[in-house]
Amino acid sequence: MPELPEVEAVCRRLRDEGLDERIRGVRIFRCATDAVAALTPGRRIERVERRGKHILVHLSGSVMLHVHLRMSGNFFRIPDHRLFSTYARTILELRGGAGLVLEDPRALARMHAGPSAEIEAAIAGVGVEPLSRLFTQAWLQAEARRSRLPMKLFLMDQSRLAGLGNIYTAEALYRARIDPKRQANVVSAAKLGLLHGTIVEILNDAVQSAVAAYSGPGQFREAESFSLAVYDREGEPCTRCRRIIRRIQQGGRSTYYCPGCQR
DNA sequence: TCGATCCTGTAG
DNA sequence: CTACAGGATCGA
Repeated sequence: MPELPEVEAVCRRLRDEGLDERIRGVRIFRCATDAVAALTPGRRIERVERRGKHILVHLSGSVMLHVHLRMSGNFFRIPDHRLFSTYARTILELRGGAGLVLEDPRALARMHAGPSAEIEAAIAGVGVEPLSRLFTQAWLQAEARRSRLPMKLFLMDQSRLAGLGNIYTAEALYRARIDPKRQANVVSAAKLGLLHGTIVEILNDAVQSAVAAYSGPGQFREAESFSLAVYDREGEPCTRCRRIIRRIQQGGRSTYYCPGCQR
């Protein structure tokens, strides 16, 4: 599921469906620390915040629930906490028999709880929000100037810019016509300026799409989902230049790009 | 900075 | 069967 847009969708839904709810009980099967069971029961959900791909649920009494969905996690409300699916890993019981469930087939997701200060400290290293005012062309250019990482890895480093993952990084570099293998410090300021715009544009579009898709079977329209131009298109012709999309490995992950127009 | 690791599911 | 999966961390 989740890069920034999908995590944002989860947070918005949580705000709609979980705010002011009190956590009555906790059932941990996997993925959560004992602290969740020890600290969260009896507390009320006061605020839901996203930092990059991290979900912070502010609870009463200065305690926070910290959730990371990793590769395949999801976190949402269910009407009956006794009717959980196979992949339910941890359940927070709410009033009226409802529940919040952390679902994850791969069980890579993580949930932890602690005093707010402790949780804050734990995620202090998370970088700049790409949809905030801190993320400017000048900032991106300055950061790039002092990094020799290939652009793909440069953008995916969560301690610098927080929230881009494998898919949207590929899409942003494609739109900005930047070779993912190119070292950050040798990419032109002009290209970086363009990249800045494409990142913001792609994330905004993807948030819209994720929110629409995630609000379930829409009563009105089927949300048109974000369409991917390069990701998972190895062997297909580029729609811009007809060259064949390639897949390479970077940092142990697949990178998709067009060797024709990304340089 | 690479590779292995955490896990399970699915596609080929 | 193998390869790979929208993530992150750890040790070599």
